[in-house]
Amino acid sequence: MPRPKFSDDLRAQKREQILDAAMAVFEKEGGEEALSFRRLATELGLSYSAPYRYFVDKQELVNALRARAFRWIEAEMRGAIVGLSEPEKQLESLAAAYIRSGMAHPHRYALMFFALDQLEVARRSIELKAAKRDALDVCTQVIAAGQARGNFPLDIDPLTASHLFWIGAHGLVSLQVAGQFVMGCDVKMLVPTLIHALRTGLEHADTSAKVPSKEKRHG
Amino acid sequence: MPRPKFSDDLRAQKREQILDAAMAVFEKEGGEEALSFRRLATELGLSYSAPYRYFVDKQELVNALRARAFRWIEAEMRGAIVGLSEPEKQLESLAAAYIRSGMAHPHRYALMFFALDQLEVARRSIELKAAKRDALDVCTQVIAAGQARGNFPLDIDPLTASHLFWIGAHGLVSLQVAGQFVMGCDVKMLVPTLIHALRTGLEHADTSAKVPSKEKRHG
DNA sequence: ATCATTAACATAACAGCGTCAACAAAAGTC
DNA sequence: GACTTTTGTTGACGCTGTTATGTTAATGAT
Repeated sequence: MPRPKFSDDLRAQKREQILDAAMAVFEKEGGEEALSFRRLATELGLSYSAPYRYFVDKQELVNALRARAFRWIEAEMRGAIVGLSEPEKQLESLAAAYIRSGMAHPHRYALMFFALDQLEVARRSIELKAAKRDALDVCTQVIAAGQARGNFPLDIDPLTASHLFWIGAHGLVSLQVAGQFVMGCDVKMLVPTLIHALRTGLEHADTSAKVPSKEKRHG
Repeated sequence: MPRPKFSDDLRAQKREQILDAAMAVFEKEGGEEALSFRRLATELGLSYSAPYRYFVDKQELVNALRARAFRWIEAEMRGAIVGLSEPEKQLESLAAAYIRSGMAHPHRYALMFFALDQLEVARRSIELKAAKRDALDVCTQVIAAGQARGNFPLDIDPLTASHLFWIGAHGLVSLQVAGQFVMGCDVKMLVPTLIHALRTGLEHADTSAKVPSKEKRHG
């Protein structure tokens, strides 16, 4: 069997290198022409078909990029809670960091969520799934710790509660990034109000269903 | 000037007809190949370039479809508040209807928001902007009426408050539609908890900024 | 050192896309 | 009927993702 040596390491290294370039291109021209496989290759000084040696698909490359973006926002959240001891403060700072980071890097944030046609393929990436869960865990752990210390009520499980925060933060960021806010809305007031509402909602968590159920829910 | 007559009416009529077919195709195969202009034309029995007589762009067609989707969800919300007199009930029913409708028609909902590369163009469509505002107004008016009756506090303006609800509902629906929820999360509990949290947050609206501002905010 | 094998890369080609220009037909006005 | 405008078809361009085929270089075995 000729030519095995360190090829696995070299391959992974080159993969990272391609991903670096891809992320750079994506952040610069971000989404306008949405990262062409061919352009990316030529930008790297390679032929247009070269990246196929490292990624079976364009989707696989995009998913790897997506996972990177999740790792990045996870790091942002982790950085926001260092030095804070109160769970309430941690939760607020974490949510604020998520929102701030997403707003500051709209293309990267959009990469994480906006992709109608690639969802089926994205669902199959375990690398992406792990990155997502790890990012959310930052919030989940803060809530669990807060419950253990008696700061938060126990009648909601931490994973569900962290989803609640994710919903709020994601809703705000994605609407803002997509430029959906209606003129006349006081956006500056939105962030603190939302965070306050979520924390208040968590602390007065009412887990008894109060929503009218005309239809069966989809889950 | 030969041939002016009712051509304007006929044009609009044909436009609607094309949009009908486009919406049908989009809902059926939804996004997988994301609505090809050529396919749509041939599906209509026309040549691949025919729709260019009625839409200057693919973007214009997609934006018209988007506006339709907003009109649809507006109707769903309006239908959810008829017969209810209490503003709190109206608000809950409205939010629940929004969430339920979005979940029941993921492709249509995705069409409303998920489109990274078309955002710039979407921003320029006044038809879409009007549809969006009208949809949000359902919520804004309920809140304003509730404030007038003394059910809701006055220290937040109705438009901002309705955005808060929109943020929560959109965050929930879009994450669910995109299949982003982490395994183990109790989705069924999420809807009533979120709605409760938002209403609680609105009623105890704390408009004084409590969020750490390491960076200047973007808006 | 030579040869075979295999990886990396380049090139060509295919089908599909959005878009526009050029052209045929039809339908209205005069 | 002649003229003009609208509607529709066809061909073409440049782009895309992807695959197949060919080329080059490096390695292991001999």
